[in-house]
Amino acid sequence: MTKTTHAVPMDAPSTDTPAPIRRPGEAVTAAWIGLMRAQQIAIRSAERALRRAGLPAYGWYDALWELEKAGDDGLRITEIEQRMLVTQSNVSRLVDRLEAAACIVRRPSPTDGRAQQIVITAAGRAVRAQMWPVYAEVIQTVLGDHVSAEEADRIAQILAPVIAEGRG
Amino acid sequence: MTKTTHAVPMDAPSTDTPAPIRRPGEAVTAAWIGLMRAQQIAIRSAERALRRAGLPAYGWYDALWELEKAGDDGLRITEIEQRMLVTQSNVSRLVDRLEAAACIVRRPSPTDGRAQQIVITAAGRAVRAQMWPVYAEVIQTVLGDHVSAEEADRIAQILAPVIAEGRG
DNA sequence: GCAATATATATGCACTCGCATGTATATTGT
DNA sequence: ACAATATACATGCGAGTGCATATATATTGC
Repeated sequence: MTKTTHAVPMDAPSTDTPAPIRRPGEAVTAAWIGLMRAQQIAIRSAERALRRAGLPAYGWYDALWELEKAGDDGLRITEIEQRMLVTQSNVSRLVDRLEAAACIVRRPSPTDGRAQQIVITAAGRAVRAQMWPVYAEVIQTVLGDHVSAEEADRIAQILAPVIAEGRG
Repeated sequence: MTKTTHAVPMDAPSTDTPAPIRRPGEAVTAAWIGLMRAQQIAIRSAERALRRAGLPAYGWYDALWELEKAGDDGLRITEIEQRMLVTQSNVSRLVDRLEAAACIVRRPSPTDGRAQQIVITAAGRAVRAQMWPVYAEVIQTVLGDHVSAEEADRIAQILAPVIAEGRG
């Protein structure tokens, strides 16, 4: 699983290979487009459903869920950033909004003067719980109604290494 | 944890069932998360690569490619909207930018006074051609290096009905 | 033929995003 | 101990986004 994808051997007798062009095959391109389109449909549906229900945006759910899983010490901004795949500045501002809504509290880290613990509150848990049915309905309608459990498994499996690498 | 203790039989005498709760299974939820994460990694990689190369954003590629495929009569704003899955107002403004960069021209529709034909220019084709290698490299690095051709096919196949439905 | 309605596109607004950068604290090298 | 550098987080700014709405043209019902 270690990569180093050297399609072209370094010691090839090539005189001067003009930059190895890495071109995806048709299948990969089709999968890419599918990924883009499907996710676009998915996230737009979710955002619209949440908005219509008078609930916060998708990012709130994502963050609150990570914080809920994280336990009593919460997470640092950078940890949220890694888990959500959002830029640091956006996590910073999302946390601002969550704090303004009393969904989280900021505590200074006892071990690192630069860092802080972001901890979910009861109100935060309540908001997430309120969002879930709306969110779940969208997941089922957009994705669940059109793929079998086996297909869903397959997607998750195939995409796992893509995501694992993307984090590195 | 996963059991609903009060399962309501689907075929119960339909008095007035209080909105069936549609909850996605674990596999579907995992696939959803995979979709979200993978696409996030993908699009961010693409945007960053294009920006670093001094090239326009991903949306430009998408639009220019649709217009290139469309031929001499171009596309209407609404047609681009459907193909790209972007809101009408954003297509309108994207077309503004493409026009400012001389990548497209707007022609009044000969058959519909409200509509216009958006037609790609030679400059627009050149920009798309210039973007492709950068874009292709990202597709290959992010997706192609981590999935086989069969897996890529599978993803495209599985997602096709999701997308088809999403458009409807 | 005209009012009512639908469709194609544009725009004001508020909001979020990514990037670049600023500030504070921690770590490392000498 | 102290300068240099790295890390954690915040913020100003320009740009893009969705939504609601405005404007112009088409279509439909009477």
